[in-house]
Amino acid sequence: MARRHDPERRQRLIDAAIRVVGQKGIEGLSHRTVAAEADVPLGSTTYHFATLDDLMVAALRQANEGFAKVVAAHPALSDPEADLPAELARVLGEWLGGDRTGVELEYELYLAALRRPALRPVAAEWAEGVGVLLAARTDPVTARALVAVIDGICLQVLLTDTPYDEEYAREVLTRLLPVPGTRDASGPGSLPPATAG
Amino acid sequence: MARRHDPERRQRLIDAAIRVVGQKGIEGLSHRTVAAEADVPLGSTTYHFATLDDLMVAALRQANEGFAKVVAAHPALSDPEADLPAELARVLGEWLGGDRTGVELEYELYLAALRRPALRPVAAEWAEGVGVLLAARTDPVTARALVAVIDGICLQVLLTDTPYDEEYAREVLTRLLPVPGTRDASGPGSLPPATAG
DNA sequence: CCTCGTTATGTACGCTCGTACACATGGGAT
DNA sequence: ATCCCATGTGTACGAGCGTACATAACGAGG
Repeated sequence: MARRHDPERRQRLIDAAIRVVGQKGIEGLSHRTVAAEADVPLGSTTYHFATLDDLMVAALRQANEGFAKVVAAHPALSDPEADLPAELARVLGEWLGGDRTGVELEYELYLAALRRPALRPVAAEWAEGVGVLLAARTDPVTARALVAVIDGICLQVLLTDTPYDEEYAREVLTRLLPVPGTRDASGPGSLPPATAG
Repeated sequence: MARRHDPERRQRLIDAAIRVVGQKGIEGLSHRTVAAEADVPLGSTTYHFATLDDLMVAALRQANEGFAKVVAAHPALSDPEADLPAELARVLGEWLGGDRTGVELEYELYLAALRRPALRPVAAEWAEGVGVLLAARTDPVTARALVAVIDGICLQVLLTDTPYDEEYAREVLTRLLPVPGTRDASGPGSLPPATAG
């Protein structure tokens, strides 16, 4: 009854969708659950997002900004003087250490692209976005490699209940840098006692 | 009518489940679709696998053997003399280059562990299995890193429609090896022209 | 041969889902 | 002030789902 003329309805639906995925997983995402979460009638969700894919694309696009924000909060990542692997490892630690819901959500939507072609471009945008950011500090090949290993590390943490090990991440990221840039390196020569599974 | 006393029913249901996931994705997996694919009545699937999780665990466990078989087919991976990164890159190429259905299926079930705790241990088994195999050639930390980057590379290929680049994979894997083992290295010093996004 | 428990089968119940569609409403253009 | 259409609302339909359960067939052990 009341809520006629709600100009932010669409945005609130996206927010609701993100909350739903965060709480029930992507399988729990439906027009109805989103409608309930946003406290709007069912018909409203189908009006603003004709198909579920539309809604997921919008949600994934917005969720992607989560990591971007964490990155943006660390200007050191763009500082050519800073220790890139150490900074990246720290950022990952923050991201994985905080409310894990956000990370799971982002990866869940990200991974959903495996079966949903509609999400594929958005997933690519994410990888490319992080890649571009990192390429500014290294080179395209290294950047892609860093993105790959970041994904891999996050998956290991999320999928196998292994706690995140920042020192391990730093070591692995360091190894990926092209050799000329031995950085200020305290010497990657020998392994840290680190944490092996 | 006919098929009373079918001693391999259970196994055929697992096979059918794998085919279903391969064709329709994990969301298409249901007691009914599996029953149809295996050409058995609905009640039969619920008899052998009370819950869908049971069925998925069995399917994931069997699917995991896919990569293991590819690995086993490359004894060079266990040969201390062989060039590990090159061999790994080649194996990945074979795996990703063949019938992609198998890879997608394996990753789909693997990634499903993100939201299904029941699958978590099986996913961990896989990572650990590959890890142990690689640890025999390097060390635990490096092995975990290799698994991470392998996952990351596969995800990049599967999620962003980027073709697999074996040379790139070889380079990245090489960098991950601990420095003392500069291997026979033709010199990781400079980047290949490679493929950058 | 007969009994009995494991295995197999068919059907039904209650639920959620995507989608369609008819109707209400209110703000901006005229 | 009026009209019109983008926006909002409620309800219904058909389909698929997990699950439960009563019943049938079979093979092993008596």
